[in-house]
Amino acid sequence: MFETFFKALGEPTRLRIVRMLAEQELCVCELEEILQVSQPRISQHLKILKQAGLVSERREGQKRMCKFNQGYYYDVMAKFGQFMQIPLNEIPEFKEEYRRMCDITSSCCK
Amino acid sequence: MFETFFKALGEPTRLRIVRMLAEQELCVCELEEILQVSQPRISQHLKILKQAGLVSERREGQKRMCKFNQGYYYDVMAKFGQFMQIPLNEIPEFKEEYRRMCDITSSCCK
DNA sequence: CCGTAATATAAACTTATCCTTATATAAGTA
DNA sequence: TACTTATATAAGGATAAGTTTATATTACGG
Repeated sequence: MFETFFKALGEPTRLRIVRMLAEQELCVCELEEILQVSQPRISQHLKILKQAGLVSERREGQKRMCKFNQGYYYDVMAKFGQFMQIPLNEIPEFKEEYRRMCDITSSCCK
Repeated sequence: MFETFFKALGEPTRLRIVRMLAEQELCVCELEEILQVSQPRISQHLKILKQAGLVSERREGQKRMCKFNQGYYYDVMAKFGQFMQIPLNEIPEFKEEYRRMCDITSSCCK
């Protein structure tokens, strides 16, 4: 989840798209015009941003109005803050890593 | 800057390294052991994390103790929050995009 | 229904990323 | 000085990501 999220943000064109959409709703052809980027390129990056949950869209005639999901963005950022702050042993996915960390002194670089 | 930062976090192994280092300082061979990942792989990912400013290291004999740069991390996160919140026309890098956005109604999908 | 505007998708190419294997460096230790 | 431990780096290959060009879809306007 964090991976997809950060990967989506870790690309300059997508970051620009997101920042534009944070300003206001825009359709693909507007993004194309504003960012001076080809239409398929915009579409493909939007797909990734949608999969990451950062952007959603709404049909308006032939256009698709794209919107920055601010709520979701805040949510993930907050969750990541938590993830980085809480003690390791409270993160289920790090159970094994925690265990190995605890008996590390015996096995490596003594 | 944000790009490098997020790109560094958008990879599972690096995210695990960062999370481990957020818990405590560790050397390469400890990370290797804890994460069950080969030594060169750890080294290479650490290089990227260092370039992103997320990790720094200190020599201790033959070991290099790696440390999570919490301060820098908070800093970038805060700056990114700002970047996403402030009006577009206050971001110098988006000067052109702002201008194009303003006269968009005339040029595209009328 | 035909044409056009807005967008999506597919194929092909290029480049970047990640991983492995092998080797190099650098600091302790015998 | 030779050996070992800890780490870095380089080269190779495999896969993924980003871009372009071309084509498909979908909705509206005549």
